[in-house]
Amino acid sequence: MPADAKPLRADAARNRARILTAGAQVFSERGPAASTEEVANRAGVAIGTVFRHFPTKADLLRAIMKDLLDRLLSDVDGLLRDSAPGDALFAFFTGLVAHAARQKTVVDLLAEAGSGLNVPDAVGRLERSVGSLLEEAQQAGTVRRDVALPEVMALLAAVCQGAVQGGWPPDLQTRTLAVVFTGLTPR
Amino acid sequence: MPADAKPLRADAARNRARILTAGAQVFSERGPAASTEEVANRAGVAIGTVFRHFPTKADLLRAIMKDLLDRLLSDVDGLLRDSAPGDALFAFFTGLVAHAARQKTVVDLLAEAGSGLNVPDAVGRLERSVGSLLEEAQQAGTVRRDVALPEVMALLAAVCQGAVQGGWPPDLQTRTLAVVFTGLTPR
DNA sequence: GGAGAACCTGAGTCAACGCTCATTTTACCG
DNA sequence: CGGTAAAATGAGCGTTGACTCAGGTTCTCC
Repeated sequence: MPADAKPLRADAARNRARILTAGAQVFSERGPAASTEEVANRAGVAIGTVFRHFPTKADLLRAIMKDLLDRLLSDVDGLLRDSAPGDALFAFFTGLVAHAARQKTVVDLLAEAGSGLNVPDAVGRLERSVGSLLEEAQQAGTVRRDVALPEVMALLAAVCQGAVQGGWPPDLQTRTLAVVFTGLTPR
Repeated sequence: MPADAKPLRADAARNRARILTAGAQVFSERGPAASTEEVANRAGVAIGTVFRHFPTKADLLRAIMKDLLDRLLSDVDGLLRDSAPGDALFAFFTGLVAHAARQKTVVDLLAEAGSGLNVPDAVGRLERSVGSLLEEAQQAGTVRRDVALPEVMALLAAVCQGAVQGGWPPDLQTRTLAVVFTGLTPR
């Protein structure tokens, strides 16, 4: 990893940031099919500027998702530090679903294969983090020992997907998660 | 419901059927973004013919989904008749997920809101059918009494979504469903 | 078998979108 | 300041995909 090759000019850095946040908004609302021009408009720059920073629409999406991923991973760290031992996994799960219900981009991240992009090792990094949450929960006796990482990741992705596409209201989110959590808890 | 207004000419009926099955294939493989022209090619007709039968791409998608829905509902009837009492819900659940993993269209049906179409009362009809499965399962003591229809529908949609987007292999499907079923079963 | 309506065909229209590039503007350094 | 390279601009290109329509083909019914 070459530490960010060249320092950007002041205006360039500002515009890059604007494009990134505008893109996060637009793609969250309209899905990944939203046009690059709309991102440019919302960012208050010309289309050419967007393409100068991200030569391809896919590059733009990748960059946005990488930001999102970094934020999620630091959430996991915070949760491991702050939650009651064993509850961190459930807290992360709940938080991610609530977040996804408003930020479609989360779903695209989890569905990487579907979206055709590939954020460098996104699933790998997320998997490792969720893995540590799972392990901690199992050691604390909050989660059954015979469930493994793949199905936890699968459920995470599935429930986020569902929450987004179906526009679940908060109470449906909690009721659905209750079933899943019951399924994960030892009897 | 005006009983199919006018009888189609022989060739028209044949082409309509061809377009419908070709469309089901194409949209299953490539997703709803696949081009209408590809459907026409696979059906062996000209584009104009597709648009004569379905004035809009959305109309075509709706028609395909209605077909699919009808088949699913008759599956439910069969299951209610043939399965061990109380197991029909689980059987339908498992079958639908396996089906979805190969037929993306199932997902679009469940995600109706997301796809922007609306098959006439699709969710309503499916909900009523799954509702009877649920009620039967609860009466048989196979499913907890404090879970309600909305979260069951939500889980159904979510797991199907996940299975499609993530391309879950069969064993991951069963392991994931195991967690969900445990969550639904009384302790 | 023949008239006429229903149907099929496929080149073509139009709009949307990803992306380019010649020109102009702006930040930075001495 | 003035010079220069980095950055921004936005009209425009090429492509793709939904949809149309004038003209040819096929079914149907007497």
